Amino acid sequence: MVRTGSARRPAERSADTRRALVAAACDVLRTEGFAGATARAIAGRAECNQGLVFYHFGSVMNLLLAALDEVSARRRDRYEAALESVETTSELVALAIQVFSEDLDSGDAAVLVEMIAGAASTPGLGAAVKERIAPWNDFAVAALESVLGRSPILQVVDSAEVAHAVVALYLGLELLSHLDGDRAPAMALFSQARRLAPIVELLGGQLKEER
Amino acid sequence: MVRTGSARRPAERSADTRRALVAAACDVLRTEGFAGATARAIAGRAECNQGLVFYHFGSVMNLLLAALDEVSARRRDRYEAALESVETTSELVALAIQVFSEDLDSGDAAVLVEMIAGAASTPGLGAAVKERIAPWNDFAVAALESVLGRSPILQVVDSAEVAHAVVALYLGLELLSHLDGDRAPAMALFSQARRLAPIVELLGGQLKEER
DNA sequence: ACATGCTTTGAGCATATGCTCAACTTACCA
DNA sequence: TGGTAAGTTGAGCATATGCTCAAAGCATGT
Repeated sequence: MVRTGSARRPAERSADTRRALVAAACDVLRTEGFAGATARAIAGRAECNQGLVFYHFGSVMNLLLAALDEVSARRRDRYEAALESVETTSELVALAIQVFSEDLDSGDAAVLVEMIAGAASTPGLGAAVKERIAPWNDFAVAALESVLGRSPILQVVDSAEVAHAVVALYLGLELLSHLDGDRAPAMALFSQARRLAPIVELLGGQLKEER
Repeated sequence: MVRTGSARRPAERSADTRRALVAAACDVLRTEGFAGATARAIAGRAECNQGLVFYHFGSVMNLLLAALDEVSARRRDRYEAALESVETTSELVALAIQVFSEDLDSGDAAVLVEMIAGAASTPGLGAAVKERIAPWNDFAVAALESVLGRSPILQVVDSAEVAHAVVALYLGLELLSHLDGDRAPAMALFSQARRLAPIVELLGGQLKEER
């Protein structure tokens, strides 16, 4: 026999609940924060029993890490798809704005911030979160170097440090937007970044002439 | 009678306990995070009874807000004292580096980050935190405008938005340093900022000539 | 139809937390 | 010296949380 057709097979049910729990974990992390991300709260939002958290993930912490993995994977896909078409600083800024807007809308940035902030209260979680953040930072470095790779601006600043600052700015904007309740300040900043992009390119030429 | 001399009077004992609890709250927020800032944990670090939290502050949340007030006041004092001597962009950058270093060392920045991140899990805490953050942002605006007030760079960017970004960068760096365990990346960024400061001043002139 | 192996359920246990309260200590004053 | 008020203590209550477990539900192979 191949398939019944009407009812879902065990493997599909299992996968569905896992997906629902991970999505609910992201949702609760965004709206209730790390301290509010309990097994019962997550299961309630996924509309399933709280015991399933432990059956499928073993512990609440593992579920939260799975949610972080999901967010990281989604971000990596976005970055990889968009990064190939970037060549100038203006294009890079426009890309960063677009990706960050998507991250804000989807709540992925909030998941990251809450996990980092909450890592302090759970021993061992800090290291786990850290290694899941590393590729993220690597992408920021790659994005910067793909644009600034041959620019004289790299003789003044270090791309790894700038990438670190970009990630920090990203997290800080999310943190503040979470407090303000709306994303207007971040959006206003984006329009400024757009205006500043050609100036940075100009700055590259400026530095070259000075040397 | 004026004073016994050897033993502490009730008012002094009360003030001492309040101070100890507030300091312990900052300490616990920094090392254990918002989720770990419980009445027993804070009282334990202050080496006093947990009931004193509720006798002196009424609730854990009020104690955490008092800790946030303490941190905000300490920051305001640092800023006000240092801001008067600032006139150039380089001096402003040097001042920001100094103040931020102090905030990192004292753990004040961590207190702020944890309170913002934790505000999501407690209804009503968000608004209380927000109004305690506002003066902070105002200071960033004032610092920027005291330097850029007559610079042509303000014709391209808005000082309020730049201040918002500066605060976001500040919070994000603290968040990342909390994860990394050391403050080396932030410090390395500071040296870059120092190198970039004269370039920003140069940029001001550049923009002026272009107009 | 029946047995088998996943998946799901809800009750339940040990522990932790916010907060209360009556009893105790301490400094002050008449 | 005794009384009063402020400050402190530890037990205790109601609730919430992480996690376990025996029982039930369900799709599948024979």
